[in-house]
Amino acid sequence: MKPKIEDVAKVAGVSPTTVSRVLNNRGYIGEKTRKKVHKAMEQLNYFPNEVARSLFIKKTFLIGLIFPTTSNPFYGQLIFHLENIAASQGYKVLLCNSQGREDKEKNYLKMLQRNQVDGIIAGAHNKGIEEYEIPNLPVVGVDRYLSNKIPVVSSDNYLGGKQATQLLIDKGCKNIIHINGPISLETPANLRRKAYEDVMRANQLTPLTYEIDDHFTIIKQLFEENPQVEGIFASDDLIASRVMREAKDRNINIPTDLKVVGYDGTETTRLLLPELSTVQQPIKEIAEKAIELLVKQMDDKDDDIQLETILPGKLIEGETTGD
Amino acid sequence: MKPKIEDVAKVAGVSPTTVSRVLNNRGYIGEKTRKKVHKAMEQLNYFPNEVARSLFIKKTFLIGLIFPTTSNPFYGQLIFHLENIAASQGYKVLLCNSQGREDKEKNYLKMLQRNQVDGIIAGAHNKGIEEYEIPNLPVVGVDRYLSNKIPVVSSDNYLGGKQATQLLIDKGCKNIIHINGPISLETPANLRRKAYEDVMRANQLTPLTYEIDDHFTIIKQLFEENPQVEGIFASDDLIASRVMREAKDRNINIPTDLKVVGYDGTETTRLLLPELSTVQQPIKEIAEKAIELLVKQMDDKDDDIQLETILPGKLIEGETTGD
DNA sequence: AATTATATGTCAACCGGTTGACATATAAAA
DNA sequence: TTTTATATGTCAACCGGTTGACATATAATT
Repeated sequence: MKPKIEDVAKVAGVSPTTVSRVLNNRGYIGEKTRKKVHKAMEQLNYFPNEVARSLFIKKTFLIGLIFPTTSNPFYGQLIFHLENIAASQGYKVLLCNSQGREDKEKNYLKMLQRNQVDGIIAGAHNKGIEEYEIPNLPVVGVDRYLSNKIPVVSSDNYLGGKQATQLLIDKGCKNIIHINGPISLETPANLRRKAYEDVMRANQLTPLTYEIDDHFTIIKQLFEENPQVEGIFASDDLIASRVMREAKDRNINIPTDLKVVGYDGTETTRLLLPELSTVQQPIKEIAEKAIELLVKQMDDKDDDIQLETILPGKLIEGETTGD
Repeated sequence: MKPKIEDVAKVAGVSPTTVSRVLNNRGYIGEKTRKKVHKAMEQLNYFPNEVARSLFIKKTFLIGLIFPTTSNPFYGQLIFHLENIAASQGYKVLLCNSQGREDKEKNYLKMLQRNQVDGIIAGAHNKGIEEYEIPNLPVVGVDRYLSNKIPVVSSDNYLGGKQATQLLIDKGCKNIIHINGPISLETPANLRRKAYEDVMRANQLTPLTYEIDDHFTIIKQLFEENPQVEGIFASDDLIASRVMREAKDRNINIPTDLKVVGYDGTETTRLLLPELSTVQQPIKEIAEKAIELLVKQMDDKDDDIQLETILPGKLIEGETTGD
């Protein structure tokens, strides 16, 4: 019922080989013939079957994206750019939301291999680190170290962490606390914490880091245990937002009594919380670089592929750190 | 180089037909043979080629999702749920961000047909309305009327608009303005405006609606042209956020001088702007229903498919409408 | 006139997996 | 002993499209 090449050939009055020649613009083709074939395709509403074609050419033009969720502003924006750039280069994107679960991540990896994807870009939780080392399959990590053979792209987390901490110090804060995710995750974002600690020590100040859990209850605890806190550097904007909310609930004035800096600076955050000082990640550039590295590996040019790409973010000073 | 069934057969010491029988659990299979085959698959790191299989069984288990962007909180969350539910039922998701562009939307439709997807869920801008009426291809619309033959799922926009407007009236507002997107888009969200207008007239109040553009400049204009405005019902939370920001810049106190209600109530918005009163859409339920309707069509049971599904939202009263 | 280029057709193998029909051998049940 | 069930193998066609080799016919160039 669905038209195939044979059907197009019959309607156009040519051979199936000629239709294939027209489809692929290969060999000699007369203009009259070409027009007849295109007209027949339109008339039949014929679409070449990419499944059959992929089987033969051994290429699917599929890229698998494995990230925790599209529901988070950072990942949502990153995935948007990745899909957009991939599509503009003729690739199709298979979306895999791993929800930070190792079992789902592994299942997605298997699914992507069964579906013969041309490459994978991943920025999800990972424990069993070897799963990503698939022979002859290009992989790029975003904000995650997947293997010492897999290129990774991230923002300059150290510099960002440094800038955020330095801003709070420059604004007069001495009692500064950092909130980050679990350090057990192998992510370049851990450098934000490292930078915070280094800058604090360089200024003869005592670093103190809280590890966030899923329910932000640690924030209440932070305020209870440190009523004298003057500055908070949160390792992402959602955490920063909860900090601000908790502070408001406790009648702590921002920025007079407490200064806050976040991280990510996504479009959504900048729209919903424009007053937040933050380190804005170069999300579009990260996406561009990730696709570039992936395509480079696909083209079998992985001799000179740089393993780590660090792209600079931008410190945005908002009202939450004072004027 | 990549192992195929023949290779697995050789290592296991059986025939390729037996390997296929094991893969598909079809026909008689001895337990010892089954174990030998599985061991060989593991040893060779063999993954069945779903491309070859799809060609034969004429099913790809692919679902195409066409939405404007993953970068928007509502779409990001909706796409997250859609992918999650699809994956749990063995489907794979092809992500298509149309960015509200008709040309991209059409290209994605073609791409999805070429790639033999089993179905499409779309919630994007649409003009050329016939493109979605593809013979024998299940399609479901979310928040978009795609055709009078294609089922659509949405929240109860009318009730939500009614609740939002009524809340502002109940809080004492008489001068209430509504901000919505372009009415030329065929979307059930237009019912939010209809409800606003109906409720205003039912209360002997004069409705006034502003159509948002891409740059929110209309919001400045709204305040300039209506300095006496007391309540604003924005048809999504991002617009509401900008309204609040503009009010703050003009030293208009929320909620004392101006009450604001938004729409969507996504996780991200609730986290970044918890004080906002909003009508929360049942995003997860919308996703569940959309997948259910799509799978129903795939199973060729579209005799009794309901064409319109309206799911109730929930009015959340926050601080932006007073106590 | 001879040679080369253009245009289209025929044929068959291939891409990897599925599957039905039928064959053969062994084991279990009647 | 006969019949039925279990287990595995062989074979080939199919899914839709690609493509090279070669054939035939016509047109253009030398």
